[in-house]
Amino acid sequence: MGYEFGKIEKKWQKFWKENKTFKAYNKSDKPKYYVLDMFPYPSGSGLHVGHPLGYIASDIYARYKRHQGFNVLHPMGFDAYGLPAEQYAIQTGTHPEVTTHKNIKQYRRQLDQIGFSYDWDREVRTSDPHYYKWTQWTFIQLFKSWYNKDTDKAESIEKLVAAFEKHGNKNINAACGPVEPFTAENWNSWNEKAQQQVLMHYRLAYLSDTLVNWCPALGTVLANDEVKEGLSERGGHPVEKKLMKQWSLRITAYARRLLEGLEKIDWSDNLKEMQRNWIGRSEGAMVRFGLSPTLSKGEGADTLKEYLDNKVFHEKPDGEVVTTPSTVGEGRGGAIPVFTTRPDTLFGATFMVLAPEHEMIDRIATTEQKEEVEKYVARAKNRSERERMTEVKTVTGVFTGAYAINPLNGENIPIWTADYVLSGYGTGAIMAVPGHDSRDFAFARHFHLPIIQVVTKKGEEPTDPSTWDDSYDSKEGFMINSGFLNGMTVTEAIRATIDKLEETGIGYGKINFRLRDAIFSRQRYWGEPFPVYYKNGIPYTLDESELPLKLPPVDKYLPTESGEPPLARAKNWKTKEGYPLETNTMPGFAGSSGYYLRYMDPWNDKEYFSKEANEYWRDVDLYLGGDEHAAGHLIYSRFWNKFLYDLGLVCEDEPFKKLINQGKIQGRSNFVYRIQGTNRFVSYNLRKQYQTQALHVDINLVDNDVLDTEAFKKWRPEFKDADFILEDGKYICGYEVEKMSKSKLNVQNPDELIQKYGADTLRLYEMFLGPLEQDKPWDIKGIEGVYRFLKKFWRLYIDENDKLVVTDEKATDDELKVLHKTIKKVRGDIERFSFNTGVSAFMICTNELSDMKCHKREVLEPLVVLLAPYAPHIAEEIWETLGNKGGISHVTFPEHEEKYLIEDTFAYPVSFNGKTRFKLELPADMPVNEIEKAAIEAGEAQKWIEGKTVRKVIVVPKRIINVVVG
RNA sequence: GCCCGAGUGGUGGAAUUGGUAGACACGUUGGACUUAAAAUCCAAUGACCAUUGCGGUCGUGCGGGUUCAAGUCCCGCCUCGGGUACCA
Repeated sequence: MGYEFGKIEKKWQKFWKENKTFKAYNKSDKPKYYVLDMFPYPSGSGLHVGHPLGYIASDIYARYKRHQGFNVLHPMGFDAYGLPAEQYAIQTGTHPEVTTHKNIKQYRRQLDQIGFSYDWDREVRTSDPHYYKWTQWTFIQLFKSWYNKDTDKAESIEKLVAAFEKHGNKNINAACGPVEPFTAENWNSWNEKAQQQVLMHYRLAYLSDTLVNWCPALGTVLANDEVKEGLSERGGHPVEKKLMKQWSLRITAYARRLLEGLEKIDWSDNLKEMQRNWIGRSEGAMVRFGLSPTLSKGEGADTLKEYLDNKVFHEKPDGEVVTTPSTVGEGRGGAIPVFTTRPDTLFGATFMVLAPEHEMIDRIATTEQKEEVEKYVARAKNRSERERMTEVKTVTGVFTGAYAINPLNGENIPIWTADYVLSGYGTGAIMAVPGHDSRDFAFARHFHLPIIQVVTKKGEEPTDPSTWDDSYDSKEGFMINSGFLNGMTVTEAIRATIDKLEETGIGYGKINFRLRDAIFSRQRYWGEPFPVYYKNGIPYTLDESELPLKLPPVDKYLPTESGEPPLARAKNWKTKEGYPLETNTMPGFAGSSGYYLRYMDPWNDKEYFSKEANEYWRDVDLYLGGDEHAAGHLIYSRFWNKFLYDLGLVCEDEPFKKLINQGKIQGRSNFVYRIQGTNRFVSYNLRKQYQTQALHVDINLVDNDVLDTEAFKKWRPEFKDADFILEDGKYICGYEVEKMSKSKLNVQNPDELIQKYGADTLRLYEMFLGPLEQDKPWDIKGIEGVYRFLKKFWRLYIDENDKLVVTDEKATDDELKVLHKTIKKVRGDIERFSFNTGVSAFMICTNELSDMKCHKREVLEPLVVLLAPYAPHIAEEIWETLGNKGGISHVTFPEHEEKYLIEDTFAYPVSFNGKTRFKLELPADMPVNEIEKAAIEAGEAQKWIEGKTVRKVIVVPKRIINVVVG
């Protein structure tokens, strides 16, 4: 009989379910531990072997923590909203909910057979009204909140209104959009609509005009991904940038806290670095460049003053409101604000560049330049940011005809527009310092604009910029050609310039963030409806008692003919008072931003989660998921959590204490080589002799790169009569490592492997494949090895007649040493998430105990507990066979005892000039000077010392001896 | 382009703090057991040179450097993977 994994695994999965072995209790005397997996999107193709990689690792850890006496919360759920189900609905008319349900069922079945220790009673699904009620609820709270920079937290909008009624916005220091200063009298005199418009600039969830990729032919907005060279990926239709009213979340208000929060969480350095870059803090200055009155004759120039009065930045990050008269810069048209990280180089600013999207371009462009500018803008606008950033080699741009005044030296500098300046960063306008910025340098060279050197390194003479190949590195050095800054260091000059700017009202020091507010509207069907209705065109949120606002049925999942989102097709999509409801839906990250909180108290229909539940579980102790979420989900959830923290709903301001990113499992594709124009296939190593075409072949028809030719013929009708040119009687396939995907026929479904080897083997093998955090190709070849290991492990306990062979005989020191060495190693490996080396430690241990023919309970009983987190089914079965009752899951994890591991000797590798030559066994506690002596006097040493002088002997106790000769 | 990561035998990988490179496993080859197969067990297996034995040289993507000692640290490259804000 032997090891019957099929029977064992079913038996114990049933046992766990019936006994609620993995139930997490919201009240417990045990310490809590929260292990979370990033929940999956249930795709139609089911689970492939890449998905469970992280789940297995976290399951091992969760089980390990249970063995240590923790009350472990280890939940699972589904990120159920997503585009694939919607696409499928568009194509087939099947409601995405139907598809999603079906897929979840499939996922659940597949997850269950791997033996995860989830508490399924806590499952959440983002598309379930019981769940998304709280997503909508959070949105309402965001809508009703603003960010007070003085208290540094979100506060209720009612308090803000009360302040406006008393004092206007004079004393309000908020993270907000562009608002003019106003008084209490102003505020009280405005009607509802005007007041709401002002409030919108303060709300944390707000409506504003946002540029989107609009595809008129598809009637929809596209992701940057879906746009290739200005055309839609699907269908190749033209795509244009269009302003659209969209909901956004004011995540930028939290930029500083999101950045500083990284200091106190245990995430990998690279991931934190990615988030830091994403948030993108930079220190610098906001500088206002006046328009030259004599040289700027754009048609719209006269209307600029009014425009700028509203747009010019009034706030300073440290809270002080700077009232800058918009006449600064002397131009009749006011000024263009520019953010620069290098205000010290202002004297080197020889031109200005505006992003093609910049709102002022068509106003300042002169009549002569207008046509050219418009042409350029039209073209540049429709290129994606990605393209614009990538193609740095081709310099393009157009002169607008207008001039700005360099505020420090009064020089007129030309204003250009070029697509290397992006509208989304800073103010969408830059002062170009070609002497010290390589992109500006390339631009100036190309268009023959002046280049001035304003920084020179210590001890270097300034040189003629016309002789340069690139801009001059100016991170440090001294200022030259810079008026009052001359002779200062870069650091001094930055400070002095900012002081000057603030003194004269030309500008001010500013900390800028690259982070943008999160656009929260999607023109899709399959997402959470916004709890928002419109009255006289003004958005209001529904009363909380009306939640959840359920997703309505529609006749088609497409936008309407007039380009409105699919929800506009819903009948009676209005409130009971008759006001129209919002037709956009929320994006994918809405539901995933707070799901970890709902797991704490998923049955609560009065609250998101109870205070008690939150105070018990607090935060996620270990979070596992892919690093592709580094800049998306992991920022949004941190923001979501901080907001709820400000409201006093959650007690920890960082949600994920420790985070591990598992690598991706790549596919390993196999290829057959068809001789062109025939139905003959030539084996891999002979293919060069023919003109061949490589075709993907289903990896299920291939074993160890050898093709099953008969199965191949039956695979597809077109190959029925295929014939083969073999090598050594076999057809060898080629292979390549690629993404695991259906189209490449390299998807490995775990079901078949579980059928053949069992879940415990699959679990061990996925861990054995390599380090958790690293990407690695899937290769079926090694699975036999771990399967053999489990069978061998089984035989330590049970013989071929299914009889227990474990004895109560006293274990020897050597046997105990093997056990305790393994305990130490396995524990250490789990603690540092090195599961691959953990598996190999079990293999080594099993090999050694087999060689010793050890069948002693004293060794084997602790050993099976040690294995339980990795291979829980076999461990349960053996544990029971050993005579134990009640399951293994909560049995105390063994601890090693140092006394069994002490060695009296150490075999020193002796090297000469760094090359290892022989080994020398010496007492472990031998003093260093004696070791040196022993090494030089050793018989084997003479050969290497002969004719040379021993210059030095380096001894690292219990490591190495190195003799330096020469 | 920018940001992050990775490159070690035929293959997946090990080497935890600068200290014996290749643990463990796959594959391959040879052998034992068997009528045979499966299963199991034993041995060899980085490359090259030498081979009667002792052995020797090279070797962790490439080029430099630091050090008694570098897969590991530093500088400069190359290749591949991920992210780049509406895929999840």
